[in-house]
Amino acid sequence: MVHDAPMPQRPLKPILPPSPSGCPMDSLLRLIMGQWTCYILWVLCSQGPQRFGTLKRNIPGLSAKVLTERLRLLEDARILYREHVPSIPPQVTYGLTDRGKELLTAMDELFKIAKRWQDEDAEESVADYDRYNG
Amino acid sequence: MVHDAPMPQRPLKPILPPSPSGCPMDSLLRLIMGQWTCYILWVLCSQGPQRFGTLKRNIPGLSAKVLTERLRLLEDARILYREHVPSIPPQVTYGLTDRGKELLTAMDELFKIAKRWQDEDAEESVADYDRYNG
DNA sequence: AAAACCAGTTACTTTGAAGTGCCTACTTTT
DNA sequence: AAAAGTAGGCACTTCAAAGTAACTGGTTTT
Repeated sequence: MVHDAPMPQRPLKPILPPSPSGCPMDSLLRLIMGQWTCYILWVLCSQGPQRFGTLKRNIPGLSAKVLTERLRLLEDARILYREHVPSIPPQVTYGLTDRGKELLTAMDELFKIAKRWQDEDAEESVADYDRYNG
Repeated sequence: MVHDAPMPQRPLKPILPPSPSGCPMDSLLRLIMGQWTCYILWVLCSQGPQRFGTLKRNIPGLSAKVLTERLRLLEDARILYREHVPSIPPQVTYGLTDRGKELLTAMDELFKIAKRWQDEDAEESVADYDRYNG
């Protein structure tokens, strides 16, 4: 077993539960597809592990309810770890596991593509504008 | 202009419309996130360009309504092209553009990861079972 | 004394996406 | 004569996901 995260303090659900279609890609997409999910991963990747409240403040508009849901799902999938110190007040830190880092690496390729397309489309819009306005 | 697809026969909407957050990744994810979308792309990638009816038959459970929606979105994003021959009966063929092929290449990395994780998790389940049953 | 912080949970409401069924207009097949 | 195929369009319903608000309990701050 690879120790890239502290031992979980709650029983984790089955990992990447198989989708109706049985396709592993489908399972993964169902997971990262959820609203806010990619943003959460992005913040944890670029700003490092952080506590619940910090994470919530870093993502304006995200409610505690949805944040909790997402964190649970990602923890179940072993993409995030959860480190809970039962002090008063309690202290809970979330961070990317090795899997999480690997996932972000693969998603970075998608990000590069998305950015390049956006730039290309912006140029095309300018060309359209110039063509229209002589 | 790169000619990897026939001229569109209907006005296309703005390409990858900017998301509320303005993040290009968010725009791309909103697009490929929709149910069935990845499956449609996968079928067009592995089986080549095909007509509406064929595509629908190749994806059991997918309704014409949703298929049409997806195809329109993907066409707007220049990921698919649409070739319409106004014969009787009409003949409409869909296929991946260069962008579509590029996207599928990047998504293949995600697919490999998803598959490997699923295999790893299956092994872990077996290990759990053996540990429990001695 | 009251408010804020911590990490959530619970109940209720809203809304947007997906599903379902029926329609087109013309041709070919049975 | 009737059914099926072609590529969808349109209206209606349903349901799960997201949003909203209130609450926890002990501690620190104002």
